[in-house]
Amino acid sequence: LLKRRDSQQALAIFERMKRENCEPTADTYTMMINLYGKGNKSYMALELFREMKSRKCKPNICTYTALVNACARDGLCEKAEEIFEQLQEAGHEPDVYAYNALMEAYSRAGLPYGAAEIFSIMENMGCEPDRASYNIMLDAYGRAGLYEGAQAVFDEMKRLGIEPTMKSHMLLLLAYSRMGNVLKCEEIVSQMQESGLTPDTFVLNAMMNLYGRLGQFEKMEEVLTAMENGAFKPD
RNA sequence: CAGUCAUUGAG
Repeated sequence: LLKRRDSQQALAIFERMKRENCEPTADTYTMMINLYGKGNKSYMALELFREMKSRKCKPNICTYTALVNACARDGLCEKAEEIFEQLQEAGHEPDVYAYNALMEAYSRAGLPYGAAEIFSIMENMGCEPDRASYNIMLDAYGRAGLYEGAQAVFDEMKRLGIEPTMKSHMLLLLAYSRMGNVLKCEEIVSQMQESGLTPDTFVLNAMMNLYGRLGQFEKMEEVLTAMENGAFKPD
């Protein structure tokens, strides 16, 4: 019933549930918080959380994670930490999702070292970082302009036998593009192809923006036509 | 697959 991916619908149903004195369940709240979080309405998410507690509805670990994430998107790093603590006080062992969400908060706040710290805490807790963890670290370094750090994370992934995902490549690409290092960017794109990944519109858009910023309009046209051709014919 | 990761977007 609530599996709608549609925020408008979800909201309407949610309101109706309350009107009809039907207590929303923890799962319902989690979904709603998640919804607000993704829609950059961290504020509403936090408010919902308060409402939830005042109704004596017990938040579970997913609820907290969703909330941390909501804060992360808004760069409310301190709020995120606060919630993370609440999570622990509630007797939950933070899992990889929770850590990742928290790292995301630091990353967005422009604190790559904070993120790195969490990364190592996570390892010390015997919690295996997953692909998302690495991607977030990549992003954290990339945003801060620490391309060396980003590159290190990327290499580390490969060393561990984790195939970098499309996102990983994108993030690394962006790290270099912020430095205006076009050559490196082009290199990465070809590396991607060698790994058997097809540059998608995400990548092409990123390249377009890069060239645009640098005023390399000829390159832009090349990319454009590549896009139009549906590109990458095997031969 | 209840919760975590990617590009751009003039207030």
